[in-house]
Amino acid sequence: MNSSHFSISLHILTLLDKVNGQLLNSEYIAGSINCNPVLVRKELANLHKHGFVQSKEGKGGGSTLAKRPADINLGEVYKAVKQKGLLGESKNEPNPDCPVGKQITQQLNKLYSDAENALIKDLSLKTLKDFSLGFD
Amino acid sequence: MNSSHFSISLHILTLLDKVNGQLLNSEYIAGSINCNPVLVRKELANLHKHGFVQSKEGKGGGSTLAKRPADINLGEVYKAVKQKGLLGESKNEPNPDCPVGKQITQQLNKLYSDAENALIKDLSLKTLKDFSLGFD
DNA sequence: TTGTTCTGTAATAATAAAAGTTACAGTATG
DNA sequence: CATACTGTAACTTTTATTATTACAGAACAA
Repeated sequence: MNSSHFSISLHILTLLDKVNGQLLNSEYIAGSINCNPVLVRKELANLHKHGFVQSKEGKGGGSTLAKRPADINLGEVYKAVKQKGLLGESKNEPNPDCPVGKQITQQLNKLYSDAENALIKDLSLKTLKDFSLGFD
Repeated sequence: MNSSHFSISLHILTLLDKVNGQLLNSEYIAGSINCNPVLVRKELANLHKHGFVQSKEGKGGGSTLAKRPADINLGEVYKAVKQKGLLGESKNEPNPDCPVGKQITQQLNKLYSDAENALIKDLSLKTLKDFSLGFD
């Protein structure tokens, strides 16, 4: 993941929470986010794959939450949405002839994975319901 | 910050630790990282600004640590290196006419800042010395 | 059963961000 | 004064992200 995926997913989930089971279509959602509907549909496809939303195709179709907001944990959402590591994960290949270069990638990955777990643990303390209640 | 800044900075700091006070020039460092020397110099400029390294200009010049490795905390390095928020911080402007769009940026920033603090707290448990000792 | 309005997905184009490159003034050294 | 660095800026190339277009297939409603 990077920047926007998590933001967009949370925006979508919040909207779906707020309308209480009503189906929202991708164009409406995109209007709230101010982005392209296809981007929303891709994000919805991922949320669907991970069981957070349900979609209905065809006329009058749209998406709705597949779980109760109190059962949607933000740490889980993060993990579902994440595509690459938060830190690092570059295609850079350090010099294998240098003792530091040879091991740095592995060492950094370990460090990053610990740090990211701390972040996920923090996110896991909150549910969509909590997040959504923060809005007026 | 994003992806590489932290990785490059840590790579630099680790190299400087390993050579024990010896001056390393940007070309040598770039050779270990396998990137452009100018990129290294930019990263060094930032590390210098935050007091982690010292540089010497001119012939025979280069950089060295400005503190003992045990006094360089990875959480501090992270904060020094970070340029943008870890999550979010996009230029996207949600629809202000939508109740969710109107407040989402603020709500997300709050969430992200909490999560990032958890990550920093985790990184702060480690020093450059600890990190460096992880190498053979 | 046909027109309409959606989803889902792929292919492509436009835009933005990151990294690399070149260039050069200024500084230390011998 | 020649050499080898740093520090920085300007510019180019590459890569990643976002937007756009397009269309098959699903659901619905007349």
